[in-house]
Amino acid sequence: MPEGHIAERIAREHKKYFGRQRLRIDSPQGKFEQGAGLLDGARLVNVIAIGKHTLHRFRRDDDAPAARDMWMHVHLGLYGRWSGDELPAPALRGMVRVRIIGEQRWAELRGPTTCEVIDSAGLKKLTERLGEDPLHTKLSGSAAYAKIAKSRRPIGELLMDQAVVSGVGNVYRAEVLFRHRIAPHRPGDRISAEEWTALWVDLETLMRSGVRHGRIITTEVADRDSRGRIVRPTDQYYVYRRNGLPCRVCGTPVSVELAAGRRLYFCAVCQPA
DNA sequence: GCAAAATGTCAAG
DNA sequence: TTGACCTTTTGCA
Repeated sequence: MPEGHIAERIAREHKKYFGRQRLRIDSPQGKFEQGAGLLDGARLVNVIAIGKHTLHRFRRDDDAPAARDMWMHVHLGLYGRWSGDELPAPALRGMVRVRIIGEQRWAELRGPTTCEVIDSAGLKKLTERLGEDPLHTKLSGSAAYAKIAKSRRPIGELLMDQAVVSGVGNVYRAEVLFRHRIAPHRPGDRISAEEWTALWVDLETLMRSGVRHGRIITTEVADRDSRGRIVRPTDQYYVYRRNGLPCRVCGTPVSVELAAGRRLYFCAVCQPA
Protein backbone atom coordinates (compact mmCIF):
# COMPACT_ATOMS: atom_id res chain seq x y z
CA MET A 1 0.00 0.00 0.00
CA PRO A 2 2.90 2.28 -0.42
CA GLU A 3 2.23 5.85 -1.39
CA GLY A 4 3.51 8.80 0.63
CA HIS A 5 0.99 8.36 3.43
CA ILE A 6 2.53 5.00 4.34
CA ALA A 7 6.07 6.40 4.42
CA GLU A 8 4.87 9.15 6.76
CA ARG A 9 2.92 6.74 8.94
CA ILE A 10 5.91 4.42 9.31
CA ALA A 11 8.16 7.36 10.16
CA ARG A 12 5.84 8.50 12.95
CA GLU A 13 5.28 5.00 14.23
CA HIS A 14 8.95 4.08 14.33
CA LYS A 15 9.92 7.37 15.92
CA LYS A 16 7.38 6.75 18.65
CA TYR A 17 8.21 3.08 19.23
CA PHE A 18 11.98 3.08 18.62
CA GLY A 19 13.14 6.70 18.94
CA ARG A 20 16.09 7.36 21.31
CA GLN A 21 16.70 3.64 21.71
CA ARG A 22 19.77 1.61 20.83
CA LEU A 23 18.44 -0.98 18.40
CA ARG A 24 19.36 -4.48 17.43
CA ILE A 25 19.27 -4.66 13.65
CA ASP A 26 19.89 -7.61 11.37
CA SER A 27 19.02 -8.87 7.92
CA PRO A 28 17.85 -12.49 8.17
CA GLN A 29 17.49 -12.65 4.40
CA GLY A 30 21.06 -11.37 3.98
CA LYS A 31 20.56 -8.68 1.35
CA PHE A 32 21.11 -5.91 3.90
CA GLU A 33 23.78 -7.65 5.93
CA GLN A 34 26.41 -4.93 5.48
CA GLY A 35 24.03 -2.10 6.29
CA ALA A 36 22.65 -3.92 9.29
CA GLY A 37 26.22 -4.39 10.52
CA LEU A 38 26.73 -0.62 10.41
CA LEU A 39 23.53 0.16 12.26
CA ASP A 40 23.30 -2.65 14.81
CA GLY A 41 23.63 -1.23 18.30
CA ALA A 42 23.41 2.40 17.15
CA ARG A 43 20.90 4.85 18.58
CA LEU A 44 17.89 5.88 16.49
CA VAL A 45 17.77 9.67 16.82
CA ASN A 46 15.00 10.51 14.34
CA VAL A 47 12.78 9.14 11.58
CA ILE A 48 11.47 11.27 8.75
CA ALA A 49 9.58 10.73 5.50
CA ILE A 50 10.01 12.56 2.21
CA GLY A 51 7.63 11.54 -0.53
CA LYS A 52 7.63 7.74 -0.59
CA HIS A 53 11.01 7.55 1.13
CA THR A 54 11.56 6.85 4.82
CA LEU A 55 14.79 7.80 6.59
CA HIS A 56 15.83 6.42 9.96
CA ARG A 57 18.61 8.55 11.43
CA PHE A 58 21.19 6.68 13.52
CA ARG A 59 24.10 7.79 15.73
CA ARG A 60 26.63 5.19 16.75
CA ASP A 61 28.32 7.10 19.59
CA ASP A 62 26.33 9.60 21.60
CA ASP A 63 29.13 12.16 21.56
CA ALA A 64 29.85 11.76 17.84
CA PRO A 65 29.16 14.83 15.67
CA ALA A 66 25.75 14.82 14.02
CA ALA A 67 27.47 15.22 10.66
CA ARG A 68 28.60 11.62 11.00
CA ASP A 69 25.06 10.26 11.42
CA MET A 70 23.98 7.38 9.22
CA TRP A 71 20.59 7.18 7.57
CA MET A 72 18.75 3.99 6.71
CA HIS A 73 17.00 4.87 3.47
CA VAL A 74 13.97 2.72 2.62
CA HIS A 75 11.67 2.88 -0.40
CA LEU A 76 8.90 0.28 -0.34
CA GLY A 77 8.40 0.18 -4.09
CA LEU A 78 5.36 -1.64 -5.33
CA TYR A 79 4.96 -4.25 -2.63
CA GLY A 80 7.40 -3.57 0.16
CA ARG A 81 5.89 -3.77 3.61
CA TRP A 82 6.66 -3.14 7.27
CA SER A 83 5.08 -5.17 10.04
CA GLY A 84 5.62 -5.08 13.76
CA ASP A 85 4.20 -5.55 17.23
CA GLU A 86 5.16 -5.87 20.87
CA LEU A 87 7.97 -8.19 21.88
CA PRO A 88 8.64 -11.04 21.80
CA ALA A 89 9.35 -11.18 18.07
CA PRO A 90 7.69 -14.08 16.24
CA ALA A 91 9.63 -16.87 14.54
CA LEU A 92 11.08 -15.84 11.19
CA ARG A 93 8.86 -16.49 8.21
CA GLY A 94 9.60 -15.70 4.57
CA MET A 95 12.08 -13.15 3.26
CA VAL A 96 12.87 -10.58 5.94
CA ARG A 97 15.20 -7.85 4.66
CA VAL A 98 15.50 -6.01 7.97
CA ARG A 99 14.52 -6.88 11.49
CA ILE A 100 14.57 -4.24 14.22
CA ILE A 101 14.40 -5.14 17.89
CA GLY A 102 13.76 -2.31 20.34
CA GLU A 103 12.99 -2.16 24.04
CA GLN A 104 9.30 -2.98 23.75
CA ARG A 105 8.67 -3.70 20.08
CA TRP A 106 9.97 -5.39 16.96
CA ALA A 107 9.57 -4.49 13.28
CA GLU A 108 10.25 -6.35 10.02
CA LEU A 109 10.71 -5.09 6.49
CA ARG A 110 9.97 -7.24 3.43
CA GLY A 111 10.30 -6.63 -0.29
CA PRO A 112 11.50 -3.01 -0.48
CA THR A 113 12.87 -1.61 -3.71
CA THR A 114 15.54 0.28 -1.77
CA CYS A 115 17.10 -0.38 1.61
CA GLU A 116 20.53 1.17 2.07
CA VAL A 117 22.66 3.18 4.47
CA ILE A 118 23.52 6.69 3.28
CA ASP A 119 25.37 9.66 4.80
CA SER A 120 24.31 13.29 4.93
CA ALA A 121 25.65 13.89 1.41
CA GLY A 122 23.50 11.02 0.15
CA LEU A 123 20.49 12.46 1.93
CA LYS A 124 21.12 15.86 0.37
CA LYS A 125 21.22 14.29 -3.07
CA LEU A 126 17.94 12.52 -2.39
CA THR A 127 16.09 15.60 -1.15
CA GLU A 128 17.35 17.65 -4.07
CA ARG A 129 15.73 15.36 -6.59
CA LEU A 130 12.34 15.26 -4.89
CA GLY A 131 9.52 17.73 -5.49
CA GLU A 132 7.24 19.17 -2.80
CA ASP A 133 5.49 16.69 -0.52
CA PRO A 134 1.86 17.60 0.29
CA LEU A 135 2.33 16.10 3.76
CA HIS A 136 5.01 18.68 4.57
CA THR A 137 2.62 21.32 5.79
CA LYS A 138 4.98 24.26 5.45
CA LEU A 139 5.03 23.80 1.70
CA SER A 140 2.49 25.63 -0.43
CA GLY A 141 2.74 23.69 -3.66
CA SER A 142 3.93 26.79 -5.50
CA ALA A 143 7.26 25.27 -6.51
CA ALA A 144 5.36 22.31 -7.94
CA TYR A 145 3.00 24.66 -9.78
CA ALA A 146 5.92 26.58 -11.27
CA LYS A 147 7.00 23.34 -12.97
CA ILE A 148 3.47 22.33 -13.95
CA ALA A 149 2.47 25.71 -15.39
CA LYS A 150 5.28 25.66 -17.89
CA SER A 151 4.94 22.02 -18.94
CA ARG A 152 3.02 20.55 -21.83
CA ARG A 153 3.10 17.11 -20.27
CA PRO A 154 -0.31 15.81 -19.10
CA ILE A 155 -1.22 16.59 -15.50
CA GLY A 156 -1.73 12.87 -14.81
CA GLU A 157 1.91 12.31 -15.65
CA LEU A 158 3.17 15.39 -13.79
CA LEU A 159 1.40 14.35 -10.58
CA MET A 160 3.21 11.01 -10.66
CA ASP A 161 6.60 12.60 -11.33
CA GLN A 162 8.38 12.55 -7.98
CA ALA A 163 10.54 15.48 -9.04
CA VAL A 164 7.38 17.61 -9.33
CA VAL A 165 5.26 16.35 -6.41
CA SER A 166 6.62 13.66 -4.12
CA GLY A 167 4.50 11.06 -2.41
CA VAL A 168 1.62 10.88 -4.88
CA GLY A 169 1.10 7.48 -6.51
CA ASN A 170 -1.42 5.89 -8.83
CA VAL A 171 -4.33 5.91 -6.35
CA TYR A 172 -4.03 9.53 -5.20
CA ARG A 173 -3.44 10.65 -8.78
CA ALA A 174 -6.62 9.06 -10.10
CA GLU A 175 -8.75 10.06 -7.15
CA VAL A 176 -7.68 13.67 -6.79
CA LEU A 177 -8.09 14.35 -10.52
CA PHE A 178 -11.59 12.90 -10.41
CA ARG A 179 -12.50 14.93 -7.33
CA HIS A 180 -11.56 18.08 -9.24
CA ARG A 181 -13.11 16.91 -12.54
CA ILE A 182 -9.82 17.38 -14.35
CA ALA A 183 -8.99 15.03 -17.24
CA PRO A 184 -5.61 13.37 -16.63
CA HIS A 185 -4.69 14.16 -20.24
CA ARG A 186 -4.91 17.92 -19.81
CA PRO A 187 -1.49 19.55 -20.25
CA GLY A 188 0.09 21.13 -17.17
CA ASP A 189 0.16 24.57 -18.78
CA ARG A 190 -3.64 24.47 -19.01
CA ILE A 191 -4.06 24.05 -15.26
CA SER A 192 -4.98 27.39 -13.67
CA ALA A 193 -3.43 28.58 -10.43
CA GLU A 194 -6.86 28.32 -8.76
CA GLU A 195 -7.30 24.74 -9.92
CA TRP A 196 -3.83 23.83 -8.69
CA THR A 197 -4.35 25.42 -5.28
CA ALA A 198 -7.57 23.48 -4.79
CA LEU A 199 -5.89 20.27 -5.93
CA TRP A 200 -2.92 20.78 -3.61
CA VAL A 201 -5.10 21.51 -0.58
CA ASP A 202 -7.18 18.44 -1.33
CA LEU A 203 -4.08 16.26 -1.70
CA GLU A 204 -2.91 17.46 1.68
CA THR A 205 -6.26 16.58 3.24
CA LEU A 206 -6.53 13.19 1.55
CA MET A 207 -2.99 12.19 2.39
CA ARG A 208 -3.29 13.28 6.02
CA SER A 209 -6.39 11.14 6.27
CA GLY A 210 -4.34 8.34 4.71
CA VAL A 211 -1.67 8.72 7.38
CA ARG A 212 -4.29 8.63 10.13
CA HIS A 213 -6.20 5.61 8.82
CA GLY A 214 -3.33 3.69 7.25
CA ARG A 215 -5.30 3.45 4.02
CA ILE A 216 -6.54 5.68 1.26
CA ILE A 217 -10.12 6.86 1.55
CA THR A 218 -11.32 9.35 -1.04
CA THR A 219 -15.10 9.12 -1.09
CA GLU A 220 -17.82 9.40 1.52
CA VAL A 221 -20.23 7.45 -0.67
CA ALA A 222 -18.57 4.10 -0.02
CA ASP A 223 -20.17 0.79 -0.96
CA ARG A 224 -21.12 -1.32 2.04
CA ASP A 225 -22.24 -4.89 2.49
CA SER A 226 -25.54 -5.83 4.18
CA ARG A 227 -23.96 -5.26 7.58
CA GLY A 228 -22.76 -1.80 6.65
CA ARG A 229 -19.13 -2.76 6.32
CA ILE A 230 -16.70 -1.58 3.66
CA VAL A 231 -15.28 -4.74 2.12
CA ARG A 232 -12.79 -3.89 -0.65
CA PRO A 233 -10.52 -0.86 -1.07
CA THR A 234 -12.32 0.07 -4.30
CA ASP A 235 -15.50 0.44 -2.27
CA GLN A 236 -14.20 3.78 -1.04
CA TYR A 237 -12.61 5.13 -4.22
CA TYR A 238 -14.22 7.11 -7.00
CA VAL A 239 -12.34 5.64 -9.96
CA TYR A 240 -9.18 3.75 -9.02
CA ARG A 241 -9.50 0.12 -10.17
CA ARG A 242 -13.19 0.69 -10.83
CA ASN A 243 -12.97 0.40 -14.62
CA GLY A 244 -16.24 -0.82 -16.07
CA LEU A 245 -18.16 0.00 -12.89
CA PRO A 246 -20.58 2.94 -13.07
CA CYS A 247 -19.14 6.34 -12.11
CA ARG A 248 -20.47 7.28 -8.68
CA VAL A 249 -21.50 10.69 -9.99
CA CYS A 250 -22.83 10.20 -13.54
CA GLY A 251 -23.16 6.42 -13.95
CA THR A 252 -20.94 6.17 -17.02
CA PRO A 253 -18.59 3.16 -16.89
CA VAL A 254 -15.19 4.22 -15.51
CA SER A 255 -12.42 4.20 -18.14
CA VAL A 256 -8.94 2.76 -17.89
CA GLU A 257 -5.97 3.21 -20.16
CA LEU A 258 -2.28 2.50 -20.01
CA ALA A 259 -0.12 5.61 -19.68
CA ALA A 260 3.64 5.38 -19.13
CA GLY A 261 3.19 1.75 -18.14
CA ARG A 262 0.70 2.50 -15.37
CA ARG A 263 -3.06 2.04 -15.36
CA LEU A 264 -4.84 5.36 -15.47
CA TYR A 265 -8.46 5.47 -14.27
CA PHE A 266 -10.90 8.30 -14.97
CA CYS A 267 -14.48 9.13 -15.93
CA ALA A 268 -14.60 10.37 -19.51
CA VAL A 269 -17.83 12.29 -18.81
CA CYS A 270 -17.02 13.91 -15.45
CA GLN A 271 -13.46 14.66 -16.53
CA PRO A 272 -13.91 15.76 -20.16
CA ALA A 273 -10.94 16.52 -22.38
C1' DG B 1 0.41 -25.92 -7.81
C1' DC B 2 1.24 -22.22 -10.55
C1' DA B 3 0.45 -17.75 -12.79
C1' DA B 4 -0.81 -13.11 -12.31
C1' DA B 5 -1.26 -8.85 -10.03
C1' DA B 6 -0.06 -5.11 -6.76
C1' DT B 7 -0.62 1.89 -4.43
C1' DG B 8 7.12 1.89 -7.99
C1' DT B 9 11.49 3.06 -10.10
C1' DC B 10 15.37 2.60 -13.05
C1' DA B 11 18.16 1.38 -16.95
C1' DA B 12 18.61 -0.64 -21.39
C1' DG B 13 17.31 -0.55 -26.27
C1' DT C 1 8.62 1.71 -24.56
C1' DT C 2 10.00 -2.61 -22.30
C1' DG C 3 11.92 -5.53 -18.93
C1' DA C 4 13.98 -6.35 -14.53
C1' DC C 5 13.66 -6.28 -9.74
C1' DC C 6 11.76 -6.80 -4.86
C1' DT C 7 7.76 -10.50 -2.22
C1' DT C 8 3.22 -11.85 -0.91
C1' DT C 9 -1.41 -12.70 -1.89
C1' DT C 10 -5.15 -14.09 -4.77
C1' DG C 11 -7.45 -16.69 -8.14
C1' DC C 12 -7.85 -20.36 -11.16
C1' DA C 13 -6.86 -25.13 -12.43
